[in-house]
Amino acid sequence: MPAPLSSALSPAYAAAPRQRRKDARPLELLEAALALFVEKGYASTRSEEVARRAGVSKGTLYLYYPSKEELLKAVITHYLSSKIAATTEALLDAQGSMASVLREVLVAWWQQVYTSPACGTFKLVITEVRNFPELAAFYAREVVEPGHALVGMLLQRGIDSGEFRRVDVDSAVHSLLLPMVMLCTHKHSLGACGGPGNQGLDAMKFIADHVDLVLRGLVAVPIKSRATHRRVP
Amino acid sequence: MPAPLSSALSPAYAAAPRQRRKDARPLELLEAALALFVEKGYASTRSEEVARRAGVSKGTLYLYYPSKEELLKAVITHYLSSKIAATTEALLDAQGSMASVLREVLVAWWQQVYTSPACGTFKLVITEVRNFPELAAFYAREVVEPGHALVGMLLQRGIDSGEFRRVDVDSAVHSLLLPMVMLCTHKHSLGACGGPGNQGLDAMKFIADHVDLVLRGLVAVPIKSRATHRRVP
DNA sequence: TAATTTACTGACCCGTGAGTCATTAGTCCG
DNA sequence: CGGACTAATGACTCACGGGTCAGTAAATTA
Repeated sequence: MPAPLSSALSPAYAAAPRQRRKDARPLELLEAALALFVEKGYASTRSEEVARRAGVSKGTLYLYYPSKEELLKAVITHYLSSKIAATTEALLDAQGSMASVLREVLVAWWQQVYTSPACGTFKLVITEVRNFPELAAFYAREVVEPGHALVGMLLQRGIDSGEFRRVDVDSAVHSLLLPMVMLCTHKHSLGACGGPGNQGLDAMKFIADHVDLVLRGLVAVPIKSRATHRRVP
Repeated sequence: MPAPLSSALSPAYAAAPRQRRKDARPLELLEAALALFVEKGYASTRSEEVARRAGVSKGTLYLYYPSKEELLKAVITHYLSSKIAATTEALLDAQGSMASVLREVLVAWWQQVYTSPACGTFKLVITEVRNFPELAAFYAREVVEPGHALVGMLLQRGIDSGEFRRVDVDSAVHSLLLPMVMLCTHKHSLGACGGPGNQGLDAMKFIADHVDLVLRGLVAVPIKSRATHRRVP
């Protein structure tokens, strides 16, 4: 396998032209498309740009994806599916109180998502979902509902055991998750516009702080003095 | 390909053609442009569509705004300015503990924003800010920084007085506000795609629940039983 | 090396939409 | 009523970009 002289700089595989790499193309095109769709939006991105960034010509792009719209769908399903797969198994080995499970799992999962390319799919889905209704069904079924149900279930367990106050579970789930989604979205909108006050926040720290803050609002007894668990009838 | 649903229904000033209404046009064009830009995105919206929705022809649109880009800027500055003006005075008459001030002001302000047309500007700014860098500066200076500073100041006061724990103020501000912004964004993306589980949440209730939850996480001493649920099953 | 296959290219086609402008018609006097 | 003024129109232009395909060259086989 001939090592492609990686220009290694962020985008553009560039360098060697007319290389034949049939199996690497699809993924490279998806990467290029994700980056550009997230940055400029689907409609403002020229298919030629996607091709150039992936190091091929426009004709090659249409060799692998039949249309720009199919390319968009492929981008979203690819990057979401990879995250979905990784999510379910993240929950298998968690043990302990609901607060500690939630803290461990949510912080680790979101910190990982935030730093991955898939992070951009949130902005992409938000901006394009109304123009491509099939996306709405897919995203709701594969991402929103499973994620909401999972966190909701953990919260409900904590409530049933008396660890958490009897809050509205749906509201609490949103209180936990919406800032995370917003953070990922922000990373690719205002946060990407070099300027003062735009990207001043440390995302990793915020994720940890936020989960902690909300959990403190949820527990029935202030965390400091939680040596013994008081059961609620 | 997305079939435009009856354009004659909700919007469309329609009716009398060729009426001369020089002073009503600019605002009506802004309203039409906001609705369409938020729904379909700036690039996917045809300037002719904006004109039709405002009940005029394309030529008339260009009589009042020199270009599509200027129209976008006018939309954003108009709808944000109106909210900015209303914001500062909302704080003048608030009194009491920081928790109660924050609860009153944040809940009232966000509930009002959520139900107003200006709500859509969040999605619009998020999606377009990278394509129009001047927007970034304007939005950061006029919206993000004042809002953040305001809430941050109130939190800091609460910390100094001992009412709140010594949390990281920046993180806490984001914990309070990011879900609100996300909620407004959601209203115009997934929330607008008729489907199960997409718009199941009651926004008014969530805003109140969320502020309450975060404030409970902030206070140094747990809040005594406050009947938060005024829900009738 | 020559013949064959096929990944890849980029000039080209053509529908679309931003922006223009000569024309039309409301409105306001005199 | 008639003339002047100007808000409003929509047919038109033209640059742009999605999608195509005849041709090119890298690999592969003989």
